[in-house]
Amino acid sequence: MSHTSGVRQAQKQQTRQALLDAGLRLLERQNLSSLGLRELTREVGVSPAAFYRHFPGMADLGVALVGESLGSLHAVVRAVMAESTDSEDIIDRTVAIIASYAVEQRPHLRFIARERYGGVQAVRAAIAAELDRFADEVAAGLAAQPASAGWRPDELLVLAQLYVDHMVMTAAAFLDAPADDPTAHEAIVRSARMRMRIISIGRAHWPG
Amino acid sequence: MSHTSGVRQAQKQQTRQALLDAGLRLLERQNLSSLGLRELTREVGVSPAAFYRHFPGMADLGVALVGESLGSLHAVVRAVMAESTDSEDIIDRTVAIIASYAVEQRPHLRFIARERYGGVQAVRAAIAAELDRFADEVAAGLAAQPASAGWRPDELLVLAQLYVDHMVMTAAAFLDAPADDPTAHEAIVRSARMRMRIISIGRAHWPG
DNA sequence: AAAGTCGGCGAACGGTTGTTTACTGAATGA
DNA sequence: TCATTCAGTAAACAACCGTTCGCCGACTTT
Repeated sequence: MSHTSGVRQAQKQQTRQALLDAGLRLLERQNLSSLGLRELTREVGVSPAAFYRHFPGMADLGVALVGESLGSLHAVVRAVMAESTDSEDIIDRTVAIIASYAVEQRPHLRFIARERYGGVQAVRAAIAAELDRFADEVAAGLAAQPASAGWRPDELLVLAQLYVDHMVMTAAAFLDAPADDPTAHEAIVRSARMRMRIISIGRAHWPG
Repeated sequence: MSHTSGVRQAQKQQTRQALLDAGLRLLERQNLSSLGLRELTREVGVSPAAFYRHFPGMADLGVALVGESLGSLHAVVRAVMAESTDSEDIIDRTVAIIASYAVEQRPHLRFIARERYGGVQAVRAAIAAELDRFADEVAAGLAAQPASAGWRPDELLVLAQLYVDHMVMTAAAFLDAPADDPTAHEAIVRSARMRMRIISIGRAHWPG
């Protein structure tokens, strides 16, 4: 039986994390497919060969970054969906969360936006799978609301996907704006709220 | 005074186009920032140095591809907006056009999706500018409709951006699906129509 | 204390990259 | 017809790439 947290494991985990951190830093300005292995190890301060002790290849580093970026969001999504007050409130809260995420986790979100349709198949697949899980969770949350009476499950899923896509789009909009421009920031918040409201109204009056 | 269409010019234009075509072909499987200059000229069958007779650098090739991909769409958008029959009809027609574009212009759309948040600043800016123009055109079209009575211009623009973003998302969904799978194709068409309908209903009942 | 594990290193490998240079030869304009 | 323009070429440049190899030395197990 092996210890899972010896000095050995901890040190290995540490340089693995250093590789991920440095990767995220470098990926703010370039694509995963153009990120060089030597470039990355140089940034961390280890030899090129050391990389292979942690990842078989760059694509795997990318997949690990997807998990790091999106994994922690599932709990947040579920929490927001659970506290179902009126829809106006839920819109404000959702937009606020996306906004704060776009500020605090900027590099992570940038990475996701950039690689969602990027050149690395495995990473694209990982992101798509993660977003599908989000859609499922949102659909489950919607199903629990009274407003969903009369909706078929597949219709609810389409609506959930619409919400998820809209969240991603909003996050991407924050990334386009300069990080320290409160005016642009506020403008995005306002238009995001209006868009969500339009969708909510459409939902309430469905099917016309 | 120089002729604009001598044999000279025509031949130059021809290899320029060959570079663009080969670029688009290679970019189906990779990012612009990882596309090598030599790789490209090898594909075309010219010497590496020849590239510089047509483009200062790869970024400029990318910007030219943006124009080629999105330029021809403006006329289409305007045409659809102009023939404003009932909204159900306009939804069907819009989705159909996106679907046909996704089939016929697959590489172009893939390029746009991939580079919209890609690693090359100039290309990102070119795509953003083009999409903003689309939003302006859609907003102008919406303003001409009776249903837009009582909408402020900035509200109309938000709505137009929502439509444009939705078109882009739908196009991207087609790219995710295999090119020759009619079932998946039809599923995307159906959900795209439903999403557009939700937005239209929300618009009709705005502001609640 | 001895034996084993294993993360990190330095060196070397063949191959590719972007860019510049001086050039050739066909289309061009006087 | 003759001089000029200029798209495309071949060659050379230094720099960089991903990957493999054997080795070392600190941690871990026995």
